[in-house]
Amino acid sequence: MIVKAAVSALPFQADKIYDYRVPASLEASTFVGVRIMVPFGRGNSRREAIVLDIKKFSESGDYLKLKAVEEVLDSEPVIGEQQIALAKFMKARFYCTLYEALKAMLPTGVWYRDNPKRNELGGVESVTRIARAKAKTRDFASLSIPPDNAAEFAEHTKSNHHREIVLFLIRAGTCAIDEISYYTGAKRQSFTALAKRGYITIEAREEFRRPKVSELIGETASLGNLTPEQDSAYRELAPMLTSAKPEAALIYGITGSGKTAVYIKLIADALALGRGAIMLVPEIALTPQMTAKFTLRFGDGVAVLHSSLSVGERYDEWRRIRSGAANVVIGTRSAVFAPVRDTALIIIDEEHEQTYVSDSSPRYNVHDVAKFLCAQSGGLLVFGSATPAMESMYAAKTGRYKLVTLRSRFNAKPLPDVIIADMKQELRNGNALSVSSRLRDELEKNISSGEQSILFINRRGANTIVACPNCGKTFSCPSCSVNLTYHSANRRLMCHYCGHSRPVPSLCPDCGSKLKFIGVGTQQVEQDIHSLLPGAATLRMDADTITTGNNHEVVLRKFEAERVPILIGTQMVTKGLNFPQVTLVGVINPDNALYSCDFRAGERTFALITQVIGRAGRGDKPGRAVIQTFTPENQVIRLSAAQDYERFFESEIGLRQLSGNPPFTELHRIAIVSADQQLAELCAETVKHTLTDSLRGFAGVRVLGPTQDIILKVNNLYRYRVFISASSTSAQFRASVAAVIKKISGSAKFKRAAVFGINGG
DNA sequence: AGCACGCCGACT
DNA sequence: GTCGGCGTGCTC
Repeated sequence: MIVKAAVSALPFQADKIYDYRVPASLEASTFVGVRIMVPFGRGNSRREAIVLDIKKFSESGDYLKLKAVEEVLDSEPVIGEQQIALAKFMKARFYCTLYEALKAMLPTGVWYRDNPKRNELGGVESVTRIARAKAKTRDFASLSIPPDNAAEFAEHTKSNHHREIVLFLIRAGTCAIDEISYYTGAKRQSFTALAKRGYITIEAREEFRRPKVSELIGETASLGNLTPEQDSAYRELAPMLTSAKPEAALIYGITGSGKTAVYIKLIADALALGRGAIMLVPEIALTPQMTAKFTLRFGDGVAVLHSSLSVGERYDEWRRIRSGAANVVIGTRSAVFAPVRDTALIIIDEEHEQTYVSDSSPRYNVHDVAKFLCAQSGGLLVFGSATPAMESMYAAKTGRYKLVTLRSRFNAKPLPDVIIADMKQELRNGNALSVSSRLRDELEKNISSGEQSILFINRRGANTIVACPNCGKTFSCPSCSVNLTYHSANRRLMCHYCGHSRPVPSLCPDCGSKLKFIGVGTQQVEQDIHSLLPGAATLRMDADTITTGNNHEVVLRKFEAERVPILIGTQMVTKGLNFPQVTLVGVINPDNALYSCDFRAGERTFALITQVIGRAGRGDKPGRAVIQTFTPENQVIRLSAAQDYERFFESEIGLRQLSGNPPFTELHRIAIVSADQQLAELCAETVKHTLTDSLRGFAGVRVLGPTQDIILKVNNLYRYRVFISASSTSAQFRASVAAVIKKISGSAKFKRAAVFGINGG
């Protein structure tokens, strides 16, 4: 017997499927999808591998030349056939190794930790593997004799405990031992004695640790009937569930239009077909309401997967899904890999969110993975957003996705009135604070009427730096080409890229002047509010105030319960909150998102402002929003203030077409990294030329660059990039790109440089 | 990547 | 002579 296996810890250029011989002693325990230990390389180092395929005989005939599998690690497969196909797809699409792709599909709980046993001299004697998470079991007892006989036994036995246990079991049937003990006071030994004498049987059953699902906060659960509009959306989508071919749809529904109600109805249909569903959300910690709604509707059939679960909880949820006990999964990015038995439906809520693209290896994006999975299982793929990604809306408008629109807000609430505050004018009027006079006035109105307000600060690209106003000194990271940013939690200057930190000097080390803190942070805004509106109570929600003991929910509950007038927060206040008393939102600084050099900047800013505005006026009272900007004439600002996605889309899609950006082209990025800047530059040039040469045969391909990365140096590594823009890509195209990466990163000349491909630019 | 092999210079 | 520097090439 021969296995074809994906071997761990391989660089991209050495990654392929390796063959191993299975010794007769292991044949019976070797299955597709189990993990094995194999010798690898000249030194035969022991590596973990995953069996992808089993062959009876050698194809080439040199069976005995193959190295042998040393050990089988799993008693049953941890990876299914469909996941193996997915891993192959991911390797081709995302330029990752097979093993990386497979590993991303498994919860950490299934992995092992090596536990070396050492002798007196400290040498390693043997290594035992310890599972990261173990299945939790609970002992259950049941009668092993007919109830009549049991009743007779209970009458005659002299032991009170024995009698009570047996009577309990006659009434209750099978029951957990600790529960029977609780009611009868019987000890473990009574059960063992009864089992030994053949009256009862004790059986260990697996128990699953379940993550806690919070109660619904804010808006009460609205699981009732669909509005006519929701119902017609549902009716358009429902037939696609049973269609023979895989289909995709985009629900474009303005904030507050109740997309969740439509999702729930579709999921119920998928379950009625005896199939499963996966529902993906950008960040589950911020949407406890969604999880609560799902649990309320589908009970234990729901599994929840996200990063803040413990290893054990995650492992158990994964096992519940794999066993078929749970067939609705709600979770973040990696939940797309959940081993749902027969997926009829994958929903990607807030599909435009960046969190659906993994930024570390394997660099997959959920849209592509979900498309592949739905194509395989004949499932329906549903994207939902109030501000769809340009790619998604373009696909919908050109007929590749079915477009379903929800135009009215739930309970016919009007969209908030939007006020644009011109910050240039504020400066001219002598107001240099982070809060405009217009926003101040609106806040004051809200405070006096007892209504609540939320202020949003865009932290992305707006970090506080420390500078000397006299000599201009700033503090930069010794290993990266960035300024250090100030963190109030530890009162240190920190590098976001490598983690380097240093204390803030009290005075400028060069000229002795007093240092100035530059940049808008939540604290700055809070201070400005207190000077403009003395005595106004505020609550901050940002990375500094959110800790393990004081999580989002604690802060939000406080905001709601104590009716704190003003909540000041970063990105985390923009998502999914429904507080009826919030009638005013302020967007402090949307501009810095707009003027980054990314071609998606406009799209992101539009989505961000729309999200924030949507938080206002969810209750009975109408809402207002104030957008502060230095460029009130900017098209993106104006269209987002008008909440006019359609016009934004039309103008943005025109730009994309002119500039040759997605969705009109597909973008691939090749990253080149080296500690030696000249080598990195040379390598990047070589990548560019080799790509230009080998992609010559493909039409509509441009190789762009090389350019320095936005942050040139991170952790003392210099970073360059080459872009490929292609009007369409094929398997051969991707294979050619992969071949160039392999060739260059495998060459001796560029041994000290790393080259890797990233799909999607 | 991680390891061994091999071909050079500096040392007992 | 031979120890170990790193450049080279392969991994079932």
